[in-house]
Amino acid sequence: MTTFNPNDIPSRFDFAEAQNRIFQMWESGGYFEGDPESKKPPYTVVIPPPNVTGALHLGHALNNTLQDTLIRMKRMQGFNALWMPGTDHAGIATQAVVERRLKEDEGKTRHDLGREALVERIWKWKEQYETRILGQLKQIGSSCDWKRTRFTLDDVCARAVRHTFFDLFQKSLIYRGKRLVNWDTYLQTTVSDDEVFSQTVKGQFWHFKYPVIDPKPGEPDCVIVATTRPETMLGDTAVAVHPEPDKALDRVASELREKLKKSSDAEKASVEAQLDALAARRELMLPKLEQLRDMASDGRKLLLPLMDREIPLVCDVWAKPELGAGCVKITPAHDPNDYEVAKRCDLPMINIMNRDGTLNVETGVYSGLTMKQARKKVVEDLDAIQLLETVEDREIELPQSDRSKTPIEPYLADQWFVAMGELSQSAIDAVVDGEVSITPKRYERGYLDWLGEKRDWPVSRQLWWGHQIPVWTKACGSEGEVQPLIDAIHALPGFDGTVAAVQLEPCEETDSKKRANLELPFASVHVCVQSGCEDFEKALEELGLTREEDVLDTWFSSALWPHSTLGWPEQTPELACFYPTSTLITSRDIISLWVARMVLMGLNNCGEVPFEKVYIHPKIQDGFGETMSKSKGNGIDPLDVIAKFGADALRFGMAHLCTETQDVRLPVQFECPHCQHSFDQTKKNRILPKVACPSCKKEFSTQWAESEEDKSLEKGAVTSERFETARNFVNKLWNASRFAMLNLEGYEASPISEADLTVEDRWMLSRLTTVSGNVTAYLEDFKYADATRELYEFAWHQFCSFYVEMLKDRFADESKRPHAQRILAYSLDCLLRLLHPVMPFITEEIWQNLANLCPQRGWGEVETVNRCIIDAAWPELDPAWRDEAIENQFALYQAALSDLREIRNSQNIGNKKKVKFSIKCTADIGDLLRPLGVYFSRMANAELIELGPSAEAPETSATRTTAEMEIYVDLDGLIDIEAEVKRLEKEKANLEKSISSKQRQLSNEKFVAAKPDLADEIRTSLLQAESQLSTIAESLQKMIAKL
RNA sequence: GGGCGUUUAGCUCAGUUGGCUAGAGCAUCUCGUUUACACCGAGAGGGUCGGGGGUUCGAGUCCCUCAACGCCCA
Repeated sequence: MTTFNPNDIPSRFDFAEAQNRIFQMWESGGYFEGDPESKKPPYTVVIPPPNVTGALHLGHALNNTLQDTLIRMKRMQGFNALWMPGTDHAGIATQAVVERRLKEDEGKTRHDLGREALVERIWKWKEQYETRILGQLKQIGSSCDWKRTRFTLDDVCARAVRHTFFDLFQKSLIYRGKRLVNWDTYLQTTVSDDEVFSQTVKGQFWHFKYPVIDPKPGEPDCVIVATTRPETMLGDTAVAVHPEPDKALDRVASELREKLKKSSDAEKASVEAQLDALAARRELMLPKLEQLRDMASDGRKLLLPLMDREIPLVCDVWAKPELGAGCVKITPAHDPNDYEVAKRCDLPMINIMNRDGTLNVETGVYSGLTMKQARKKVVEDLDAIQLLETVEDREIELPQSDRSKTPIEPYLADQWFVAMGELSQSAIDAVVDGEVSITPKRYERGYLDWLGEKRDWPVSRQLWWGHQIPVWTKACGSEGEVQPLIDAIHALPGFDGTVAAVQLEPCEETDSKKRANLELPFASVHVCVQSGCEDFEKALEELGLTREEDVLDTWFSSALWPHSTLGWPEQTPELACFYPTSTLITSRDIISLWVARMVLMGLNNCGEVPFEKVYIHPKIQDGFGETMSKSKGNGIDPLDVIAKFGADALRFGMAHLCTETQDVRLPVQFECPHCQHSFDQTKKNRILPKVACPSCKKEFSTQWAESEEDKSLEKGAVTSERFETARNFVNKLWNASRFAMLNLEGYEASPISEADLTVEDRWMLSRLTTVSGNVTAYLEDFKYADATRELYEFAWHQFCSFYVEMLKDRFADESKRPHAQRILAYSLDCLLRLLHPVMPFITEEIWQNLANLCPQRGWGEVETVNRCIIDAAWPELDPAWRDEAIENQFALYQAALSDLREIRNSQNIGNKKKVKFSIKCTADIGDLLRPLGVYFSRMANAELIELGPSAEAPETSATRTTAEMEIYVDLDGLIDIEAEVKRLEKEKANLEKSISSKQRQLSNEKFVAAKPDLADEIRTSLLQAESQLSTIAESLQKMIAKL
């Protein structure tokens, strides 16, 4: 082993070299590992598992920095800390990326490949990206227990998923039902809401007449409905009218009047015209609308043309009296709004579409036509029987599939649901009762509102990548088939309630003729099978049952994450020790999708909430206030930031911007790879494949580079200069430590008696006590920005700028040196510990270097320090060391010093020129300042000549005042009178402003009566200000005389 | 449409229960290489706290209202 020589320490921290080395040391040393057998109290955090779709972005960097900071502090505080890592299979997102790749690279669809081969491909993709993601997390410094890394689709998680599904199925909390989905008729699959985009196209609005059956005298013989999709009329099951047309019209009118008040002159005419039209319409239509409403209440029926089906006239608020004829046709199986109406009014839902988008047998003669063909024919046929009223041109919103670019059809499909009633309530109670707390508290509301709706959770997804639903189904054509089948299942070898559960789903269509027509079964028998019963599954298949093809919503497995990762349903030591976990740190967009579901699943499966605290951190936007994303080109790769600034700077920067607001802005820059010049990203240049550097004019490529030519250019990094502050801070800490180590030669550990502590030592101890207390409290409360601000201010402007500077004089004095060394080592040690959770790498590096010189530290008691800072004890200083009197004493010194420096600057006196000065103050204050007087020389190259009540201003001097002191700098032969006059005048003006404001307050009788203590304080400070003013006025007069 | 949030210096943000001349970092300007650090040191300039109204002795802070921007849910 080579001997450590502080002189070899470079003046910059080589983070690139150190990070990997240090991380490996931690990992191989087992420092990240949680021990289920430990006697220490547990502290657990589960990572929000990143999706395996791609690389991590800055939001992940923020999220994981915050978790790591917390877990590192807890580890140092003596907890048995476990940070559980892993990744999410992210069903739709991942399958979509792989499918897109397949299409682009090989021109194939998933159907060309088949289920097994596609899933295999996705696994390969997952392996590749998971490695990359975990690598990124490690680069950030994440101290996860990596040996425990889980994946939401691995065997352990799969068992938990299956167990949960089985449990819910058995409790009848899982059931199969119908739901409208977005159907892509080209790909023959459902697509999620966020994969649907709307396009405005030119279309027509057709008005049809539906005859009324047996109208009473005075009633119309038909009603008029309008639609943009005539062919859907084949599936109509009702026509709706508004239950309170007058009130509805009133509301529309009052909304228009409100709008009129607010609208500009230009808009007024149009709004007024609308109001007039509405009034006219009311006059003309209201009686008719009310009549229709009465007819509906009276149970009048209509005859659906072409289909000759009787359909009811119903009352529902979905009908808009202000539009068209005021009636709306209801097609429950093919329109989301109509679907809601059907549920409210208990209407039948008729599916008229085959999976390929053609019309099914329900539509009779139209069966087999495409939607487009059917539209033409329906319109022609209605026209032929004089039921087509009018046609108008109109722009319509057409939903399209983002994947196939073909129109989306709303389609009623079989879906599995989780019944949310009881489950939601348990999760509501957990937060209301305070078992789970959400910080910031404002996010509770969204959580509670969402759960309060208690909408059943549709969990099936028509995908191949995910947990396949463990249900085997057989459709029974007749009633007679059902019981024998159930009996046969019960008679299967190994059947009992722990292995399989049976549910019977009767067909919604009760008319046996229609069922036969539509090839619908009488009922479906569903069997849910536990994991590990492959023989039983086979037996079911032999009975003719087939396995459900759909997979589960990816959030189903995510909801189990806090306990599935710990081995549930096995009662593992890990589960016993680390569940419930302590804190969850995540971002607000998945509070309902993920957080709420974890709470209810945790309660259902384990009987305990999954975590005590939830912290919701801000979201990062770019300089334009837009969300960062790869598709916009404004996304920052954390690795680019780490490469340029180092992981510690990334982390410090992240924590530093983590305030209580919900968004933070981070302006984004390109960095030229040729000359390292940084310049702002704009909305224009961020989408270019190559960009020219404005400084060196050379071009570099971006993430958009596709052509060979562009790709051959060097790639420019995308970062943010907002990390510079943090990088500079890292450098400052490095060099302060370097200075310390350069001065620790001959260090010997031994206790210092309290009496030997100097004023500045006491000050440093007091500050350390305050700062460590504050930082601890801030981090416990998730106030990361406050914690880092406090550390930054303390380390830079107190520790470095004052304490270390003062120690320089003491190092120069052999007799004071050993004492100074011990106290410096001690305070640096303490500072490093406080910074470690946020800046783990540099603090570890300095810690180990420092250990070479002073392995034993402490000023009162001496102890040998741990080998690594990662498991060193968190500073807990005796609050008795907090000394306000000493801090005030120091403040006096700092005030005098800054006046001296200001005089030097305003008088333009070079640093090398020594000045002499005096301070006039009370004897008490003089006594306080005296011990620090010697440091004016080092800090301002100024010699204190006189201190106390008898100090006088020299003939030619600059004067400054503070509340407690008057400071005179002897400027014989140096003075710039004009500058001094200017400065004094300004000072005078400031004081006058301050005095008059104080006088105003004191002359306010109500104020003095209400706040006597505060008034006293102001009175005192007024006296001081007046005295300052007279001193300044006097000096000013003297100066003016010299002009 | 409903909910949440933001608006303070050129930029990014602090500002606790209302109280003395509203703070920081970056940027700008001036001066400076002094036994760690130019990724440094010292100092300066820069704000009618989004607009309007109210409560109060007193409002960046509390209430109402308007506006702009952002996010989530429908």
